[in-house]
Amino acid sequence: MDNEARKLREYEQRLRDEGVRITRPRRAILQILSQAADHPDAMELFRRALAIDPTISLSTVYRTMKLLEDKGEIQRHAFAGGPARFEQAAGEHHDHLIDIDTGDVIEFHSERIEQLQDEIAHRLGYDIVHHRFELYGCRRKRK
Amino acid sequence: MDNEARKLREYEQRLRDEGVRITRPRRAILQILSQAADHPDAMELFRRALAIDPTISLSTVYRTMKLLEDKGEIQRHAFAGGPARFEQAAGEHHDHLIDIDTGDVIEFHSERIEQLQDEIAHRLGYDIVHHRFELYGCRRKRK
DNA sequence: ATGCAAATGCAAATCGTTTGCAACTGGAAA
DNA sequence: TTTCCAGTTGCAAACGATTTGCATTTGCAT
Repeated sequence: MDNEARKLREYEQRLRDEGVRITRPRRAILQILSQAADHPDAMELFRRALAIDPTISLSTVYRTMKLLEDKGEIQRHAFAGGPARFEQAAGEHHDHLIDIDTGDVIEFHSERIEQLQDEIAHRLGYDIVHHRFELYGCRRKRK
Repeated sequence: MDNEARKLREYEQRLRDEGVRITRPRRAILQILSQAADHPDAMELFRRALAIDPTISLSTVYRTMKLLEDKGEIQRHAFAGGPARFEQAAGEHHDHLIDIDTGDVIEFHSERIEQLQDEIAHRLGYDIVHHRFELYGCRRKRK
């Protein structure tokens, strides 16, 4: 089964429906996103995109990521001390654990934490618009 | 009681003990920090410092904040979409709620959340080095 | 007082990201 | 299927936050 090709077609369809033009560079980026399992930054996306469309420019990568973010197709994360990194928006909410040594990102979700957030915000008299919850750590050494 | 003057003297003493030279610009910045109740960024610190020492430069502000961070006297926070903001390290650990409309920072602490973090990291096989937990919201409108 | 490593101000460099602009291109309409 | 033009592109220059090189001062131990 070609899951990635399906994803790509769905991306294009949803965007077309919103009146977004599917251009050559955009198709290249959508293709990359539909096969990405990690959290690449703009430069990495640019590198991967060059392999598909050698005429693409870094500014177009940035412009396209902005567009996709606005359309809700991707999420942008600004982890500590590095460039923004992106991931497909599909899937339910999760937070991130960043491996300090490798830069790897592990996703996790805790309903308890979500509840606590709401509780805290409510107690302080605020409505949460969004939050950032990131753990930075290293793989526990076996003892 | 002159709490701020005392804080200033303590800052200087601790730094001297670590072999740090107390220069004019550094004294100005320490003075500002000891009276700051908010979370100013470098430019704001620079502005306030100019009032005390009109010859101070922005690079010295940055260099001093780096120094103070290394010495554990202050903490640096990179809230979403803005310059780094600083606060005195004194006091126990807390997280932040950022008022989206005003930029105000409210501090809070939840032992439950700290526990949950450790639990999650442990389950994923990681040791937490540090974390970032920020709520972004706006004041709840009275209904 | 003296000496010198450490700290400073300035300007230029850096990094990630955005923008102005002239040239190009989807894709709707004819 | 060709025409058309607003939307999109690549490029280079601009950007904001922060860092750095360097020649000049300045703490502060002697």
